[in-house]
Amino acid sequence: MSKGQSTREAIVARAFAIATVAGLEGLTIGRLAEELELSKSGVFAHFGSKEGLQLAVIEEASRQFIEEVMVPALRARRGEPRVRALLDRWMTWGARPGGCFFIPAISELDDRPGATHDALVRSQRDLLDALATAVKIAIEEGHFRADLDPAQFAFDAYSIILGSHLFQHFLRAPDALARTRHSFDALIASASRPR
Amino acid sequence: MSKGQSTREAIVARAFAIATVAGLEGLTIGRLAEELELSKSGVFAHFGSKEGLQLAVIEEASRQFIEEVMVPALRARRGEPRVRALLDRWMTWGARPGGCFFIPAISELDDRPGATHDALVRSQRDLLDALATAVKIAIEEGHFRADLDPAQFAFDAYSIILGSHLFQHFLRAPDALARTRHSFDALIASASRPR
DNA sequence: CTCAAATTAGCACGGTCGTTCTTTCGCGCA
DNA sequence: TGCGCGAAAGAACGACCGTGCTAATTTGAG
Repeated sequence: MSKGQSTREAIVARAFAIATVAGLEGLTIGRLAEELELSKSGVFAHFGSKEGLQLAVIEEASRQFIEEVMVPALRARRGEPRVRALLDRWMTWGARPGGCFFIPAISELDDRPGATHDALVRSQRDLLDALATAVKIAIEEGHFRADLDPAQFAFDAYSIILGSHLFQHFLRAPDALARTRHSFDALIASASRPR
Repeated sequence: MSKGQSTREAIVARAFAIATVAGLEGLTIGRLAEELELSKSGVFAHFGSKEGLQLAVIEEASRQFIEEVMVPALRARRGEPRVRALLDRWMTWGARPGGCFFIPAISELDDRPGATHDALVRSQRDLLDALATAVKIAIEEGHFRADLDPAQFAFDAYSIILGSHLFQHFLRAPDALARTRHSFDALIASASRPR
């Protein structure tokens, strides 16, 4: 790997760490350069623009999310166990220090169109689709009710994750994770075939 | 009312409108002055600091929320109807153009301590308490299960609101409101006494 | 070892931010 | 009518932002 590639990776890694706690707007090139002991222009040259940097960070975040949440979940058995693994890993992801990278980023870019916004939307749509697919498989396997709407399930699960993030990081509620688990259990129970 | 009071009110009203679409950080004194055709220092003098302005905006947002959501809901009959009215009005509040003021503000200030953060936390705790109280009344009235946890209900309801906001404003999903209503109905159904 | 190419530093620019200080304005009261 | 005082304007500040441009340095291939 060339020198440029390796420093670029170091920059992106640090940028992701900063953006996780300070948001995408709080991530500035000057601060990034200072923490890495590089010059501003040295950092800047790797991305060509602030937007380029942001896109690289989003890409990195998606990569890490797939690695830490999606891939392990796919190793679980098809059907309900995989859905449960997905929700579990997702919850763990959001419980890391600084919380979930995506949730504050989404709020920041809510109504600001652009490539950054689009990249973020795409990543979250993909996530929702993956979840809905896992639910669909659980229906096929007979674990979940046949009349269950996978998209509605994904909406509900995402909502709970958002609530979990709010209670943990904003309200600092000590029972946040317990409430999250409770809601997930209720969601899966209501989706399961009546016995 | 003195001249200073009335212009201050005008400033706060405009500031709230800006912050609703641009966030608390996107609300700058310069922009505010320009839109109101005032000088920066003229605006500034009313609040003494940026933080003072932000606090005034949060106060205004809380005032409007109480007026448009809480007060009307309190006019509904005690018990389940009041809970339902609260959720309904809350959903409507978030469906206004620009969406809910609080949700992006919360993300911005997630991990940035200060008076602004505290004021926002207080407002949302109050909201959750009010909702939990309404649920408790519904239990007393016999509408909801006796073993229902009001705080858990509040957590779930807030989660759905967050999901609703995400689907509406970020993903621009046309079925966002329908999904929200569906989730609210399911939540109330699961809270209701089995017949 | 050489030399071109890739990479990083240094510096400056225009712009916006929050904030301070001084000056001017205009309304209500004497 | 004139005065006093709150309200607003105006100019300036230091800091930081993203972004060009050029020069120095480092890297890796021949």
